[in-house]
Amino acid sequence: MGRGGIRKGAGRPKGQGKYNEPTKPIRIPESMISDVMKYLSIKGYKLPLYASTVQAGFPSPADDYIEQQLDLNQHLIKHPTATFFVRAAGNSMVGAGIHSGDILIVDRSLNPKSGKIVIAAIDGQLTVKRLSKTSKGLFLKAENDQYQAIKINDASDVVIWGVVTSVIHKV
Amino acid sequence: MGRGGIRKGAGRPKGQGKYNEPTKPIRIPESMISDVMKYLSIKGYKLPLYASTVQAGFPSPADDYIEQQLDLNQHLIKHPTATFFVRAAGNSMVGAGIHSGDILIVDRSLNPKSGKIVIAAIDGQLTVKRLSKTSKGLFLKAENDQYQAIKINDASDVVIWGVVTSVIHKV
DNA sequence: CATTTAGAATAATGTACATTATTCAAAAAA
DNA sequence: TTTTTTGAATAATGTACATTATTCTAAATG
Repeated sequence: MGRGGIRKGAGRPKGQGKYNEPTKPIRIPESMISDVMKYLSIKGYKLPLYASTVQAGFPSPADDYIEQQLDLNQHLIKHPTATFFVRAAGNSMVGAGIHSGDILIVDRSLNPKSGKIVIAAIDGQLTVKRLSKTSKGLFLKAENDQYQAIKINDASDVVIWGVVTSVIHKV
Repeated sequence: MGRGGIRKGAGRPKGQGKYNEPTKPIRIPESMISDVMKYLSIKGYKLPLYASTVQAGFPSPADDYIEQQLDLNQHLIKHPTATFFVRAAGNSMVGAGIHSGDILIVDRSLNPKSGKIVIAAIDGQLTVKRLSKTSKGLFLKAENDQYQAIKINDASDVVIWGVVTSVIHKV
């Protein structure tokens, strides 16, 4: 027989699902399913950024000192469709913190203003230089005295590819 | 009346969906839906990495010169659950390409071997130094002559937080 | 009275199905 | 014959629903 009757408070308790919040089914292309699962499992690659100057003693990184949660892609790439990477070669820009082998993040949608570090194709050769506009004209300057500044004029075959926003240096 | 009858080849043609491949509904926590959508729209943040030394003239980045497709998170972070970021302060490690204000990527799961750059808490103060094991003992050395090496012994209150794998420098 | 048990209640989750979008071609109209 | 129309065919997509998981308590049991 039924042992029924109303019983308040029964039922599976809320908030014990995998994500501890409501979910919705979203269609994902099959080739991306595993990537998306991974992305979800680490909560969108949002990792803690700690403040550098910390006072107390530390057994382990404590949540109290988290400055913010950071996703490298979102933090470093503002215009995904206009961004690409280039590997730097040579030491002409060490003064700007760019070493040989570093990966440069380049945004093609940014305006190459004077003072910005840009990727330029000079006669078909890619280089990274600082753009400098003076009364004498527009120049591409290395951050290293051993290199000569290159003057840009209509005759010179120079194409600015984009503006360098960050440098990734492996140690 | 019906104008019916069998007609082969009719129907919406395959491969004109948003992703041009079959999809499956996957449950996504509501707070992550927009993130996942964005992630999908740019195909998982995989952006082109170009070779630095290019020969031909370039009207625009050409596919022929793509070295590989890169996702910064996947490229820089091998152990997401063990990785965190710290902002560097001071100039004791400029020799290693670490400038004040840079974001350091730190992997706690890597073994802090001699020669590696590590994040250490010395008496509760976070610092970045190179670990050096010599016949005289274990040291934390700055990459800058103005700073004194710190000897690690049992008495000293030093905790190694993790190994620095990469440096992100904004220009 | 103490213990066990069979639904009742509700959250979490995966997938079947209904809906929408699009193209094709037979039949109707011109 | 040429053009137009309308239902057939099929892909794409969103969501309702069925299923599963979990906890609670009234009733049954001893």
